[in-house]
Amino acid sequence: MNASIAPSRVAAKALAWFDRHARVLPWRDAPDPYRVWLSEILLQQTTTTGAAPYYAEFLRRWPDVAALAAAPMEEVMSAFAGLGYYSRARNLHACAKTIAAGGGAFPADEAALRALPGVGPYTAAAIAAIAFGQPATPIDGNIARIVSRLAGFSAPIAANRREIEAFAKTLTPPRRAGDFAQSLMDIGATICRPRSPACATCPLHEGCVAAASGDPEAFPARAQKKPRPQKVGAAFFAARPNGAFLARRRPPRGLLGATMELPGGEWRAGDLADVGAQDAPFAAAWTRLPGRVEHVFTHFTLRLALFCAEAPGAAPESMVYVAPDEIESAGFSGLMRKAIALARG
DNA sequence: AATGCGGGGAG
DNA sequence: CTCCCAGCATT
Repeated sequence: MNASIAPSRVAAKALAWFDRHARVLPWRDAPDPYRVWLSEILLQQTTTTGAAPYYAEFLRRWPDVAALAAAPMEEVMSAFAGLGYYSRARNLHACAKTIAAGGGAFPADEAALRALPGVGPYTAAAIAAIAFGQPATPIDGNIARIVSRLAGFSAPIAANRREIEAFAKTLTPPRRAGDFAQSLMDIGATICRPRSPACATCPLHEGCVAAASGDPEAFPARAQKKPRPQKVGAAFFAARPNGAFLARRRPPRGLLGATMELPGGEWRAGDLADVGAQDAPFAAAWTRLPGRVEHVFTHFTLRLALFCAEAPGAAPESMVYVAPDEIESAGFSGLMRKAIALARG
């Protein structure tokens, strides 16, 4: 631990800054545990601007945890569609049912929160601190980066998890721990950014090892990146003359779990030119569209060939018809929305 | 400790 | 193009 840093001064400075410069965010209007929990789930690996409209829509449709617990899973998936990391949606619903079954009140204890589906170390600490005023220490990407820079940890964050947590706990004030955590997240988002940090305007500049080094951006080092393989696949757009087309729900786990999709075969390595209609859901006069869909996932890039044909009058087993005005609410992923848009011209 | 898991915005 | 976002679950 670096003795040149005074932990108690960090919290005081950060809170004073927060009182003047806090970001205005929709989930900060009330310390309701349901709202705090909902916002934290939506914000996992998601920007504030990306999560905000989803938060508003969730709150409009399900004002409290009992309402969310009573909703069908399909509606929760629809409300989540487009945001990504869809295991959050299933866990959100499961957690709501757990809370509602237990009387509707969220536990205030960090360990009990941690046991809820979709609630990990960060989210449990965040809810405990923000919603219940406990002196917990949530550590998100922003806070890990700020702590690394304050203490001068140059290794990648993953290599210093223990040290970062220990240091962050020494900074956490006994009161206003929730505001303190949010102050660090705001500072991390607007000042202590991953690239080109604005140290001159940072309230924590004094005593920061990274700022004193002259190259704060080097703290912490980036993790080693991995190559992103290419995969190819086919999607089949079988439409009726009225515009309705066949779709199905993906398995509840794994990639795009429980979202809706156009039928198609397994995605595999290879060339898109070799992708044919052999995976078609039924025999038809399939026409291959000239365009293609490109989509970047975390671990691979997908190129999708699209085939169109006239659909039968009745939907085959395990498929449903989706009307054009139902596309937005049906629960399609971002990838499938792109494919559908291309197929519809 | 490593890996799988979306989508979008910024540089 | 790369990086990274108010991480979690699984192995």
